[in-house]
Amino acid sequence: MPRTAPDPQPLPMPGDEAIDFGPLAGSLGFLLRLSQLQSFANFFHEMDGFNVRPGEISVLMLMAQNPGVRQGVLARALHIKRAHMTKMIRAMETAGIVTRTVPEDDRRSVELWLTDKGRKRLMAMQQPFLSHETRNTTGLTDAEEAQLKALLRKYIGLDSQGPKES
Amino acid sequence: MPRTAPDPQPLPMPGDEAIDFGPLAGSLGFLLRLSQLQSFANFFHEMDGFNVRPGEISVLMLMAQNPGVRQGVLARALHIKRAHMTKMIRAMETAGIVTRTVPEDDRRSVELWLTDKGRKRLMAMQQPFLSHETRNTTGLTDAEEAQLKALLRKYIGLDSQGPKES
DNA sequence: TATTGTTATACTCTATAACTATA
DNA sequence: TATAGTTATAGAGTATAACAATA
Repeated sequence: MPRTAPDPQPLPMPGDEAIDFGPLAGSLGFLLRLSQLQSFANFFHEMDGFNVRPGEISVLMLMAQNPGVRQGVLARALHIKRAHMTKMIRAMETAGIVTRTVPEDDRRSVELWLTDKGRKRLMAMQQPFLSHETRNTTGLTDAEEAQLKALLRKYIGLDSQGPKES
Repeated sequence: MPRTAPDPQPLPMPGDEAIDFGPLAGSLGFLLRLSQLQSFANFFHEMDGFNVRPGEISVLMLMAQNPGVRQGVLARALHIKRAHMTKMIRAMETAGIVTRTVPEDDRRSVELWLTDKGRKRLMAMQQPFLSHETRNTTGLTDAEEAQLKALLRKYIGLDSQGPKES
């Protein structure tokens, strides 16, 4: 059976029984965990039919943005273990959406390139992916969502990517 | 070997090679994923020696806050599958930190209660857990962290717990 | 019929170590 | 010696379905 996407899941409990989260509601880790579950549920709902997982689309996007990126650099950037990255890339190679080359200056490493097929697949997915990202399935306003992203970027030290107003 | 906690991992890449995250840096799902990894790394660093996982401490805290909570309610609140919750609770029962009772009004269900041992374990863990949550290992100010939590609570619809100013 | 908890199975992701080939 | 990628293995976490007891 081809993976049925779960319903968008409003996440507030069914009328059943209430529960008191207590100090847990103030735990950043707990909030991040539930938020990621919410976000992934939205992802699978929006990307249903593409048979894609969050990990794959992030790899595709980084390969598109950084042609010839080395496999280990990609793994570190996404916090995917090298052993796992090997399997992911191998599967993509088999699927014909990525090619691997060995550079002259360091013949231990592997450079990754999207094929035309890979680029097409990414182009087809990126639109619903980005729309899923911006469409407010929850109660956040656009400003709140932007602020949330900015805070998360700062939390993980990713502000070097942020827009600058020099 | 007793599980060595990883170093706090500053998360900004080692001086190695830079990578352009492109539109991925604007993806809420991606930011949430990296943020959770960061948060969990902090968790394991801070809780090293307690041999506790994020899932267990959240279960302990909710059982303490909601004595006699039914197992299924707990599972739904934490988005843990019932099958998985069964295994977790069984392990805790074996460890002597939780007892299970069958209520009269619905003999299908199971009510959960922390034992004294469970309460002690939670008390011992809660202090470093909450300090890990508030200690700013990253660049967020206290105000920013509070705002981040508020936005996440709104994102997942958990504001019913929030303070109200009637 | 539906629900609660249980059991069993499988799959994904992760963690670790050992191995090679290069450096 | 150290590093990049690979291979193999084991373990968590998760998803699913089938089942018994109860509603």
